[in-house]
Amino acid sequence: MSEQAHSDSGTLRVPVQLAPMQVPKASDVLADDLRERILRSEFPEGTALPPERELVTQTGMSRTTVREALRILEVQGLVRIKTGRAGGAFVQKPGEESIASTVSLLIRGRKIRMASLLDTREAIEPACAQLAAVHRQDADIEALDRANEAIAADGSLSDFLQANVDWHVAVAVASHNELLNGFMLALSRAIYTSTDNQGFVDAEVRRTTVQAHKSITEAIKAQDAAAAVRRMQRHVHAYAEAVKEVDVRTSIDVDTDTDD
Amino acid sequence: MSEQAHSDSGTLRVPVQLAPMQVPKASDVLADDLRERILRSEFPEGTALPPERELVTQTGMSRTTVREALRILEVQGLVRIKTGRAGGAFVQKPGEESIASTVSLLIRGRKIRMASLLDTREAIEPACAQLAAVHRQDADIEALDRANEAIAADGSLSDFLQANVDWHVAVAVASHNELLNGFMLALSRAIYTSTDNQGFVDAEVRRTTVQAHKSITEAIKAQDAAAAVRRMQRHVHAYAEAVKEVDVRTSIDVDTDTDD
DNA sequence: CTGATAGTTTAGGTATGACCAAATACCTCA
DNA sequence: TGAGGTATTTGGTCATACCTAAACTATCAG
Repeated sequence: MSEQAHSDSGTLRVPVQLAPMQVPKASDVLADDLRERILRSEFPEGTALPPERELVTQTGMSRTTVREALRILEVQGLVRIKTGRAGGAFVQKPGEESIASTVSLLIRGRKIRMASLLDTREAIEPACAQLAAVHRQDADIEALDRANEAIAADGSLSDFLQANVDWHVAVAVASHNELLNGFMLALSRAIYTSTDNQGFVDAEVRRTTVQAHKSITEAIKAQDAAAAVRRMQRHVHAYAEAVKEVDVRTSIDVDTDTDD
Repeated sequence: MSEQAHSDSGTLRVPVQLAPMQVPKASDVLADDLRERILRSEFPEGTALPPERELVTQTGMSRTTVREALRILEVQGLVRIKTGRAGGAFVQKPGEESIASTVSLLIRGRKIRMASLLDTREAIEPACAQLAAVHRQDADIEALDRANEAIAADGSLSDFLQANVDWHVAVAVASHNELLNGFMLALSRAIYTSTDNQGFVDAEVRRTTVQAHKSITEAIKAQDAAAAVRRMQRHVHAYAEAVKEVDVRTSIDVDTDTDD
């Protein structure tokens, strides 16, 4: 009672205590709702959400708001928006793509060094090889062999690098672990785009790479998990060492230039 | 010449060949441009982009379009938008958060099984421990010790699980590898939210966990990378086995119920 | 009957303009 | 000088109109 206040007009004022509250944005509310429903598989993949104008009448929100909500879901990879008649927002499951692009942003935004990328790959890829040896299907083996042939072919440097990425991604796919798959896709791309400047890929390196890939593929084919892990470890470690070596050489070159 | 057509009015028609061209959306164009500039560090972190109405005059686009572009960047974690005077779109580097949320979407959207999550953790976390042993700072050790104390405290189940997550995340942080850190943050959360239903965490499990964490922390503290890897491998593998065991028990229980 | 062509319809994309709400800056007055 | 009210800036929402893309449809020539 001692805390109660009275107005002059005699109205009884009860001291209401309110926590600071956050008013969510309307578009976020709608986006959250739709996201939740999509993730609950309330709409099967491929079905179209109601058209924007329909959502407007259903929700009582403005078209601007509805559109922002849909844009959010689109960026998050939960819907794909098509224009034109029979267009609309089509539900889709987020794929490895979305992880890969997010990781790319992180790598570029944080200026993550090549050494860290290689560390991460050394951490993840042997595990991919192990799981691949356990879970590999016939189709996976074919993909690996195909990538190996492309690598062995005497193509341009960028052809080689692309085929190299394909093989590594194929290993991740063969693991049949979608998370590792997404991680490796992101990593491979980042390493790929950071590598094409570094000219340490000579004929010798290519020969060694082909050899290593073949022996790892064999282990996966034979479902020899232990060997797959060991060989992959050696392979990616050797690659990392080679890159570091080039870095050192480049630094020295730069220093020499400066001394001139 | 043989392919040229003539109109009756005498106009010369040259058979122009055009490739199918894609007209990008205006909002994407603006978003791409701003994203590129942000990633190039053209705007230092924390600076505000011009206000929406200013961007409208600068770009000649409508405010709707400008806002959609900003919304895209916001979802991608490249800007943080604040309302009110002195508000606006503030440039920020994408953090582990953005990876974690993307991974969460993938996990939920694809209904990835607990077993896969645990596989992935078995792949990544030993590597985190290894790098942590190499790169750990004093502050990291303190964080680990603090998380350990919270785990040892006799709290509720959810307290225990939360402290458990904190410790694992602390290991990832101690690795000072932002990518692994992001991956582990995402994984830990996913495993955490999938675990709180499973009631296999009894006093015995908690005691074992505390013990394992302590010994791993010791190895990291002593910068004994090999021991850190080995112990972490055993720890997460044991945890995975325990979960699988519970799964089997649960299945049997269900079957038994059905037999009733 | 067929096939190209020109409408028609549906859906998203963009442009304006107005007003609301939040957060800060600023100014006034005790 | 400090507390409190006011003004201003900036994002959030709404309403409306019109443009553009894509698919369906009707139509007309051959």
